[in-house]
Amino acid sequence: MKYHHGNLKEELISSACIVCEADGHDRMSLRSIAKEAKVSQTAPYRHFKTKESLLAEVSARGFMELKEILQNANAKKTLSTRDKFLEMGQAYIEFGLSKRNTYDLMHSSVIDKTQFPELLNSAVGTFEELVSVLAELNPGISAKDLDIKCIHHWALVHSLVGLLRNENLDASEIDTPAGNAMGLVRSDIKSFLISALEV
Amino acid sequence: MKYHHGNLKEELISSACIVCEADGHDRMSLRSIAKEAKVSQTAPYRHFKTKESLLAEVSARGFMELKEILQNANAKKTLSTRDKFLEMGQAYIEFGLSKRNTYDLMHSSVIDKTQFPELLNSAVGTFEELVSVLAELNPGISAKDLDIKCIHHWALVHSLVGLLRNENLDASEIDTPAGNAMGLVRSDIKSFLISALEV
DNA sequence: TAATCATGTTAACAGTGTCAACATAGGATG
DNA sequence: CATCCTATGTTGACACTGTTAACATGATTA
Repeated sequence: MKYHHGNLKEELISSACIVCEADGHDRMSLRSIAKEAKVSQTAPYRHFKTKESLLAEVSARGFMELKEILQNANAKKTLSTRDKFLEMGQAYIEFGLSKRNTYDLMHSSVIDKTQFPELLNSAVGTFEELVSVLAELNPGISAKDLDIKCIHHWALVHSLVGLLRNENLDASEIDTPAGNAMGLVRSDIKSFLISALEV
Repeated sequence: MKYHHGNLKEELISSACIVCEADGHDRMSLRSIAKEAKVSQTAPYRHFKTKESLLAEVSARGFMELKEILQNANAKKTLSTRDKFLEMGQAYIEFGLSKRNTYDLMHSSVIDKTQFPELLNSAVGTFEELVSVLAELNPGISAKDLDIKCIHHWALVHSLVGLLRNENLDASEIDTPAGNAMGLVRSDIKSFLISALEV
């Protein structure tokens, strides 16, 4: 059931994912995506109203992948709830570090999430993976406190990703509190997470 | 002691600050900055090697301004240390909300902080304003725990800025945990901060 | 078969960052 | 004062960008 190309839309999205992670969302061009998909420069416009909407798709894929990763961590039945939670934290951070450019796009201001409901749903869905494990971890917690906890923990791992990626701080010669913090975080993410959750 | 223009470099920076906050860092052009400074399109290249380096300057200014704001909050002598700390948290969040585009630039990946030591210093300096109040708030705390606390609290306010700005969530019709959290955060930032610090 | 419409290409537009070539003004040097 | 040098500014151009309009094509449908 092939048309001219078949399923160019899908191919464009996955090409865009590749180019994004390779070049960074601010340095990637629609043309390079089209070239990656071996198609003319304006072909994407038959499937996406604008470059931003294609990027929104890439971002949504990122959230879906991240959600899956978190689900996998949460599904390790041999682990205690608390250990599953820690596992999720590590998995989140690892995603942020390894899929660096995609992660940037997902949290970038170039995409107005308001205009892309599908993207919004993906993002919220990912967040709620965290909600569920925290609810399990804190039985009987009030809705309000659960909300606070969610924001709190997400904030922590999200910011850790940002800090850990700053190459400016991974040179241990910088002897500042920030630099010290970096060292101990980098040395063992898991133990840091545990410490952070207990302070 | 005027040259052709006098101090074009300074004027370009402040023009860039204006344009950045007006248009957003991803939508602003070197040409528009030059026009704002009433100078030719390539004049900036006599003072900045690249557009990125001018943006780095804008970002550094942002960190300096934020640091000053935090210092002011920390300098309110009538307040207890804890209240000063809360004041700083609020001030930080207000900065992130009011200087939205500048804040975005400051945390954007388009500028490689590695390459701009001055920017790096500004950012670290801002962070250490938080360090100092937390040290005062927790006398006798170990260096490690202080580091953790710093990351923790900065992570919280930083993420709160991000969440609060997402217009996708300030429509209270979204009945999700994230949406609920948003509502209670928005209703009173200060009380939320207090709650968050105690959970 | 004929017509339609989704899908693709080509050509062009204005706008971008950046560089090279040129212009000028102010200070240094004779 | 005349001359040169250098810092600063302008003009023109280049390759590249997102986007649109005009055209081409091929699968589906009547």
